[in-house]
Amino acid sequence: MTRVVRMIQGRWKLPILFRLYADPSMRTSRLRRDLPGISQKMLTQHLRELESDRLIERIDFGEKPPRVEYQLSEAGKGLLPVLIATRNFSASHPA
Amino acid sequence: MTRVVRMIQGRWKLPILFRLYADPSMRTSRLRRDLPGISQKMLTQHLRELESDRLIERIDFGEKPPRVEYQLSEAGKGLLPVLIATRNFSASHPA
DNA sequence: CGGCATCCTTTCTGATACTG
DNA sequence: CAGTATCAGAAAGGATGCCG
Repeated sequence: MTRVVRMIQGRWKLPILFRLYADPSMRTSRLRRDLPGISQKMLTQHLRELESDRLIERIDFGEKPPRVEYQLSEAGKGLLPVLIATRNFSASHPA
Repeated sequence: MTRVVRMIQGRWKLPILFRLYADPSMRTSRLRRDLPGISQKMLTQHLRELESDRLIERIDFGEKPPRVEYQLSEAGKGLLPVLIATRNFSASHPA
């Protein structure tokens, strides 16, 4: 359990996963636009960590200019119930 | 959503909630014993934060020596689906 | 027993500049 | 566009000592 906690720990981990849950495949720039306030650094860093935790997959189209997309891996999709439960809780929870 | 993310952010937040989910009411000392590695400081600090976020309730029995118990609040119980989903994911996820 | 205060270290995050 | 590198500040966490 501690392991899962660590995997989703980080200011933007869940928000990123949420975006990839709402949109199956997202380009880096779009991901960034959809996460107001995130810095270039944290976006990349978190994406790298999520990737090495096998929760997301990075697809490099090898184009020029660069085009890279991210999506939930099969393992990552196992988190959907967590994401959904979190969203539900959030929705039923006025500040 | 950001708000919920912040509420469960912290090395021991989810582990604490998990313990209170497994055992409806827990004494401080027991909570501490059940969370190997947690420091006195972080336990208290996280409990305070969870309390001010209304996820748990603190019951002071006003005894001497002190006896204090913590439990999930009604609002906190709304997190059960999240906890359960997290546990399931964790269980289905070998390192 | 449960908790507070302090100090210190580690980790995290953001800003900025630069690259292919 | 996507990413790396570096630096500095902020925040998180741990150790210790003390109290009612």
